[in-house]
Amino acid sequence: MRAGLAPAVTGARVVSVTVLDDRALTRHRGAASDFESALTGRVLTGAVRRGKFLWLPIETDAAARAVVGHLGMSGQLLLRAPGAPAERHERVRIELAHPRHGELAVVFADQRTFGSLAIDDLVPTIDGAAGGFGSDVALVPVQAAHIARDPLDPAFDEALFRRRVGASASAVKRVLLDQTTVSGIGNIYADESLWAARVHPETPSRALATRTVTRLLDEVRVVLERALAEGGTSFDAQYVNVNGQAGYFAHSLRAYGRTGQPCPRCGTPILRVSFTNRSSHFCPRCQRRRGAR
DNA sequence: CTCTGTTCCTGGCAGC
DNA sequence: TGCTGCCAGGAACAGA
Repeated sequence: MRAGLAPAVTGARVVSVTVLDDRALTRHRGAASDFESALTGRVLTGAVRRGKFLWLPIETDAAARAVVGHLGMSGQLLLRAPGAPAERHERVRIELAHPRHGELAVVFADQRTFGSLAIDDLVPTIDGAAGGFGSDVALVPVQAAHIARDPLDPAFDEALFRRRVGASASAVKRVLLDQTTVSGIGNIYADESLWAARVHPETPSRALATRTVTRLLDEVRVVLERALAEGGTSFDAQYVNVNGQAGYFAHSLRAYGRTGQPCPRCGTPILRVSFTNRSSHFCPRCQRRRGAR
């Protein structure tokens, strides 16, 4: 989605902003009118991502700011022609004028309203490296500053990741889902990475051998790279790119959502168990539970 | 301090 | 056919 937005928004001026549902601004400090006025007339300078946060920096002569978005479960950022009919679950529309591409609309649509947009200040990154993918600027929105980099980021702090994994008594899957330790991993990619690394999701994190942590991190990277290459994981119309097209990674899932179906490695039926109000899917034979618990 | 459970929301679906 | 209830998920937050 970031890659799709970048060429369309970079250098574009905001012509108008329409907030149709205030719940789309739950991350925004201030009223919808403030969101609209902070953006209208400004030029956007790119599209940047860290983990599951996405932001569009705003060209200003004052303090650095950006439109920050988190898609939650069902959020979408779609590129549409100006004046295009309202999308189902449309919450915010930003009309843009691009010097080369002409006029277009960025539409934020979100069925379950876990996602939201905000205007946020940009602050320097702690490590001095670029804030995220899509920019060389060492700035990050306040809202995303506490989030770790994702493991594909060249500045990902692998030593910190290893320390956190080695220190925690929690289930390793919970550590993978903790965005302050490593970002970009949700329930689906956690299950897929654990299956690929042959690690039981409830293994106490600190009980993992060093070589197992290495293998797990390697597999996380393989899963994320492949998911990005295939445009994400689409189960339904909610998971789409900026043109509303579905990603293909759902066809590559080995464990997630495959309850009762044979493990692609050994044929044992995949198990589904309840885990922190979610579900874990894993192979009971390939992913043996290790360590005291 | 670390860790865990709850909460927000909507639409698709199973079951009656 | 139409109703009810369950489920999916990310992250902030409260509380242990």
